[in-house]
Amino acid sequence: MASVTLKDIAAHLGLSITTVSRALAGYGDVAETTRQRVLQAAQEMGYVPDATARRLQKGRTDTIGFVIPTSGPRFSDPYFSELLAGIGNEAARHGFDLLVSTCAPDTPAEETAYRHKVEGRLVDGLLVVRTRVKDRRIEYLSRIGFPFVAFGRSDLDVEFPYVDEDGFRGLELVTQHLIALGHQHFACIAPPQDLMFSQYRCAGLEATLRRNGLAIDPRSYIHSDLTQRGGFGAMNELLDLSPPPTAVIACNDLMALGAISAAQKRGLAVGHDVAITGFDDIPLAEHTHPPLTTIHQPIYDIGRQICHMLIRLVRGEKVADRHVLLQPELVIRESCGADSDGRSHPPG
Amino acid sequence: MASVTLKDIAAHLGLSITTVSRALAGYGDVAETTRQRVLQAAQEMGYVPDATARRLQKGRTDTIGFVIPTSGPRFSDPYFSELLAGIGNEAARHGFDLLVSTCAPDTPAEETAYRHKVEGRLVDGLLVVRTRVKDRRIEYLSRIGFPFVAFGRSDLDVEFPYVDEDGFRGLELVTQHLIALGHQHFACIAPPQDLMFSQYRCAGLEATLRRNGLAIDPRSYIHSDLTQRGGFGAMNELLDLSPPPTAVIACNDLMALGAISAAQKRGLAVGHDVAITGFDDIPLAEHTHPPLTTIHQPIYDIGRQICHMLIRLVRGEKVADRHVLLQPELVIRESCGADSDGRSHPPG
DNA sequence: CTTGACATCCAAAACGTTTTGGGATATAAT
DNA sequence: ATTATATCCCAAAACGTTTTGGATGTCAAG
Repeated sequence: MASVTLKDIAAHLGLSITTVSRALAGYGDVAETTRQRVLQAAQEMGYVPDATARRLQKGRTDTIGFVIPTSGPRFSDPYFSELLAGIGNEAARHGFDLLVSTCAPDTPAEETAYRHKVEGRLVDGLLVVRTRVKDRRIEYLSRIGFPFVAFGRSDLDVEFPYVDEDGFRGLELVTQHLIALGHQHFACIAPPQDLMFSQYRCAGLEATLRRNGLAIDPRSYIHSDLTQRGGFGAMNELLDLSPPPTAVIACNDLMALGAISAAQKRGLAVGHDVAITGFDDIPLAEHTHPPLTTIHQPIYDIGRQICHMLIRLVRGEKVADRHVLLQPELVIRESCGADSDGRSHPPG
Repeated sequence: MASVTLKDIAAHLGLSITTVSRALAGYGDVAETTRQRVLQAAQEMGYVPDATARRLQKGRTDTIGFVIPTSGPRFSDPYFSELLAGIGNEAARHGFDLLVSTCAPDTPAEETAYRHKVEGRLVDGLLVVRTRVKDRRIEYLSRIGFPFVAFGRSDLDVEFPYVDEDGFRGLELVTQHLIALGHQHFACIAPPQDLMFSQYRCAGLEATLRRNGLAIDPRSYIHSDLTQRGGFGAMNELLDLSPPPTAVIACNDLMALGAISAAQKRGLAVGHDVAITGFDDIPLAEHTHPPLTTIHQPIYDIGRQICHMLIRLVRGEKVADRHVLLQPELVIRESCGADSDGRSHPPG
């Protein structure tokens, strides 16, 4: 239980702590023979440096922080597990540790989580995901000059490194596709308005409709909460409208799945009676019935990328591309009414 | 950027570091007036103790570690995000930090992740989830006497604290239910055999069939990988059999969803032509079409519970219940062929 | 025999905290 | 006037590492 320290090795070898330390660190000012002796002793005695002591001395933690915005106790989003996998693997690859918190977004608890990590000097940098309008996390971190990288852009007038997907373009693609399939009555199941990506996606939808001389009925524009349950509820509202929309654009896959479920519960054939699309392309999207037409978002890679950017940032390395905007890719499956081979089933 | 230390406060107030430290810690041997002065100065100067220094001195990290087994790069499991939320919230509630890694199970990388946390003295205790047959993590941790709590039991001859759901009983429930609905031809989409819960669930299934004079065709017993894709593939194999099974018991929800998808792709009406059940009751299960009959597992609470147990353990507090076995609850929806109100649609 | 130059080593400070073991002063009891 | 007793404070050690700034010894060149 009691761990082996440099002192133990030094005593055992009749050397000073300094020499042992420098031998292990590979400095040139220690004789090759002693270096070998030290290495062997360290090996045999099972020496592993104490991370805490090293941190205190070096003034850095080799740790990055990640606060996951979890809405509600029954929080469950395949999106975040994939993002976390990307972040975690990339961090490990660079010898960094990952300190994680889970908090409801925009709450005192969340602010506490950030301040705790920053002020307690627990991490060298932070990852901020799912950026919000007037995001207080970004305001805070950039005000105090703490290193961070965001997944998502901001409306604040501050410069910071980020990765984001071009949500505007994404909704252009999906909307244009549905228009090409002959739809005229659109509905949108939108994310909470305080999320930045909500802005972009909604703008992309509206711009595309406008460009085609179409408009969306305000009653067909429902802001929901990104969950399947939310999508389910929103879809029910939409189907109560008369006439109901023929094309429902959900701004993430989970809500799209909920919407599909609601439509089917009413006996509608999704892809036939009504078109439904998502956004994210979570692994589930491929295996729903019908498979979901959506915008692919390389979540795992985004996780890796923001993590790598942050690590370069805290290491003081040059970050070539501080603003990465990923180009979206439309994945046409069947929920929109076109088979994968492109044949269309326009609305009744 | 340069943080305020005890030394700064001491200098500013003309006191010793000791007194400042003890004033803040609330010791009785510092005068009330000076205590107030110290408190105020600390407040004004924005003092926050350095966690690293404190850790070094105190010899504990107030951090627990959690290595998430992520299979494959495109890892995505709603189950783990919910578990993580439970763990994270509970840890925060007790003032503990959470150090997370992501690793493919049973790999050198995973072993490294565990050793790194233990030997680098980065955490006070570890959470082990998804226990395996002859689990090397459990063997390692109990051999060196490192505090940990597991989600899942073990076949090793060691005693350790755990929480687990009674998977045997769970599969008894679901199997009995399907038998009651009149099914005779069963299939099982089982988890990888090296997972402990696989053992229990499969045993529950087999015991129940045997008790009812039924048996499962070995060809209808497919071990898959817990993913939707895996369930999809397995279901296709099953449907190629002649005669195909009328009841397919998937050992987790994700595989059940894949199975449903495969059945529907062949034009089968799930709940009518074939019954499919899951295990876990992830939030998605409620909103599939048809809604999934499954065994409820309170993942979020399990996360909280193992986290709380571990914290009591590392604090040296008495852990009342070192072995918690949760009783499963059958959630009857429609994928098994009975409506939620219990009326049955036996197989054609 | 000196003088550098080089190779090898180490004592001590530093990182910021907590804890130990008193020291100093004032008040109360003898 | 001494001794006990609180009360308040602090210097120094400790946690385990890295780094600074020499110290020591050897050897070749002058």
